[in-house]
Amino acid sequence: MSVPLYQAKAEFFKTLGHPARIRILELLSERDHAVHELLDRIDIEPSSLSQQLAVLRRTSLVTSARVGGEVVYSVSVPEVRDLLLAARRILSGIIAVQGELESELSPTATS
Amino acid sequence: MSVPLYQAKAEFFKTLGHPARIRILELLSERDHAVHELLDRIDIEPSSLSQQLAVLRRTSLVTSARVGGEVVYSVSVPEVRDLLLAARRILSGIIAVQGELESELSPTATS
DNA sequence: TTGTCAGTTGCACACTTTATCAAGTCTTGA
DNA sequence: TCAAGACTTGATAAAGTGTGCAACTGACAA
Repeated sequence: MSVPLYQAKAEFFKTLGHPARIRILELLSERDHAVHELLDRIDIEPSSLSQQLAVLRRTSLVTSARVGGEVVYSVSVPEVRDLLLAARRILSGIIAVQGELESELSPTATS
Repeated sequence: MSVPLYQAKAEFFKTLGHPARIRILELLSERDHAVHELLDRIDIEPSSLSQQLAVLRRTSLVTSARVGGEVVYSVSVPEVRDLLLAARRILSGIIAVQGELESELSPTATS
């Protein structure tokens, strides 16, 4: 492979490193959505949404299809859902630890 | 929580979005490493490595401890390994699909 | 045809990240 | 106490990203 794997991985994670893109993937992993439906659920300008969708398309994480007047997006890699779950688990762990540290410093420490 | 979860997730993925940081986490998920050991395995300036380690420290993904003359780093969240594996799986999937698309376009298409 | 809704694209500006160089801290051994 | 190895920090130029506006395309209904 021309691109080392760790670099491809970094690119991949970079793609996920934007709040709107995370939201999009979360919504799409529930079910397919037309762009205007995503627009209803995410607080973002249409042009900005379009750009973020383009980023996800470039990475082949989602695909789009024109259906009459609207464009419908779907996740093309179902495993993305697992990844988001794994991230949530790790994040909860980290947040929990940070909470402990904070309460150790506070006057109402619990242990 | 003050920060919405999807934003925290994006931050988290952003942290992983750098080749050196991926390499670091891969090496550390094998075993703890001193900085100069990482330096031997990753092609990067010491100061740059230090910066990337600082990023990982800020996110609480790794912890450091001074042991005599050296500073030893460890992953603080073992699940990171699962995450990297999940990413590799998704990535292989995507790369495989892209390979198929390419061979469809090439004169030696296999199907 | 024309207006309108649905999306996308092109840009310019602001902001963030990264790489590199120089300088500084800490620790150990001579 | 000094020198050297092991790291970190600060500063800064260069590169990369994100945002919002305006302009543009495609589909459909009046």
